Amino acid sequence: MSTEIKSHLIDLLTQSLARVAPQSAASVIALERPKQAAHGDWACNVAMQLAKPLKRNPRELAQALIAGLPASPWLAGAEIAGPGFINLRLKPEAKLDAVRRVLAAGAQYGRAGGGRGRPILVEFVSANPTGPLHVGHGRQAALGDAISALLEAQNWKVTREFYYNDAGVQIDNLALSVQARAREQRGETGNFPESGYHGEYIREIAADYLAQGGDPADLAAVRRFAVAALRREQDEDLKAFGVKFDNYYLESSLYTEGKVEATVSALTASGKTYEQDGALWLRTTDYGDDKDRVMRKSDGSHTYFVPDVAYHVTKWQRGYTHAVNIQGSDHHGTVARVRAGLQALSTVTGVGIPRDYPAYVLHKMVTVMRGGEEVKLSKRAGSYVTVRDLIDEVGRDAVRFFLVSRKADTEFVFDIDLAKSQTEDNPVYYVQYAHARICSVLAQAAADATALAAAELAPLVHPRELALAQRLAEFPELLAEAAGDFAPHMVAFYLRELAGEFHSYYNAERVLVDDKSLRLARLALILAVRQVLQNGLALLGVSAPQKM
RNA sequence: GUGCCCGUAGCUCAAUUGGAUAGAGCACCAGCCUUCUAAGCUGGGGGUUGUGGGUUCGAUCCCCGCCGGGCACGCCA
Repeated sequence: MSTEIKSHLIDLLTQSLARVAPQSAASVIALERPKQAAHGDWACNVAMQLAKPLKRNPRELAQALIAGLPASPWLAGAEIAGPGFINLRLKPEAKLDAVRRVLAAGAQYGRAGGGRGRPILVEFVSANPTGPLHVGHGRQAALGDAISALLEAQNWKVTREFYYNDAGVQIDNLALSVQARAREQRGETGNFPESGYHGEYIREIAADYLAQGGDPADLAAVRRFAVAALRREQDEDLKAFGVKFDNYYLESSLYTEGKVEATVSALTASGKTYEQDGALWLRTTDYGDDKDRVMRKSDGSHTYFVPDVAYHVTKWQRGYTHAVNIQGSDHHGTVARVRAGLQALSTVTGVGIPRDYPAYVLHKMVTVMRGGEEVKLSKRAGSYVTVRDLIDEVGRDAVRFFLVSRKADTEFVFDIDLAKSQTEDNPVYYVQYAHARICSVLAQAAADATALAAAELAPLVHPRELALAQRLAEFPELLAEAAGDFAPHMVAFYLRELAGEFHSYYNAERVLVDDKSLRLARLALILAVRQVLQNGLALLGVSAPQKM
């Protein structure tokens, strides 16, 4: 394994360090991959870090460490460089070993066991059932699904959950909006609410409601109908996007099951609450919030913050000692509140919820551009662009790939023209094209996969071939890091680079050469590249087409 | 005004968590298809990392102050 090679190298350095500087033998030695090929395959900065405590010159120390390295079948050489880096160079066999490992592991290649099968709850989208999903939800769906897949690849037992806000005033608003449209369609006065929902879809729902014999005066029935209709619509949006949830948690159930009241009682018992101006407040400032928060309004109803806390208590109680929430950064204010609420409860129940529970990934807004102009409207939703609009126009693969291709905390400019382009450059097609090209070559070679897995790799001597093998070796490390940082964009960038190196190689060298052993070795290499492209694209929810 | 986030090539973005000469793609210029898919490849120019200090062997990264942008500051969600 590359991790075995890496730990092997660390072991060599550790042994050397024990001889050279016994007093620092316990130091942790880290290896990193240098940016420049001239700096070898692995680099170590331990000499610079220990120079000060040992009061030795870093270059001199590095030289001593190199001299003290035991012999190794993998290591081709070690050099001192720059201010005191130790650059390690691997033998070709050590690099090519990655190809064999990829072919042996197949779809499992890159997976690791860091999660140890522990449960983790990933909450995302969590849209109100008041309209079709917008592009912000799309970013969240793409991020959440990819993060979930990354965690699964590290052996976490992931539950994808959608928190359904079906209890608040926004639902009342929805019901009133639909009711007004229904009345209008009957030629009556609608009394459309001040802060109602104006989208065309409201009229459609009203018409459907009337068509199946609904009575506009029955607000509860209108409400049920509208919520069901929008829930169905959002499900279809998600289905079109290829995102599946394991569980939908209904906010309304927190009320019907008494969990909201229970949370209020528990918080009151915590001694962290007080009455003021006829309302019940929680001293969230004791836990880092910038002001205290109202739990129960003077009219007796609760603020949304209480069911939010109650909901997160259920996450913990359901056994999810790890949880990630993916949310728009416009909701960042809730982070401190929810955590404060959980901490206050923790003091009562003694359950010991960690201070940083749950973890958050906050993403910024998405701006959609077409022809250099910002697109703000959709036909059905009116005031915003829907995920469906985007999928219909540029395709699911492009939308998913694009939306995870940037760090979550940067504002996102979604260029429709770029996403649609099939003749210019488009990162999605670039990666998929590499996959399709390999499929084509393999089909012509009619090669047997098991034979290739056993192929002799020694004929692979070109720098491009060794570089490709090295790139494949990095994949497991990359996935572990991307999962740890909840950062699927790293996978997108990796795939872009891997595809780029493959395309270069493809143009420079012919795979189907007459020399049989070379041909087999090259087929094995590109088969391994194809496998990693597939594995990576699968994590992002993007297809890997055989033909393009 | 207060809090959080962001600021990197003309544009869109990376940068191995403090490492070596800050990298890709687009756009621009010049080349490559009678050989495995040209949705591809090769080469070229392009930077005071918003700015001023500080911390140290070393800062795009950490600390402080400014400038600019976004979001949030409700007994709304």
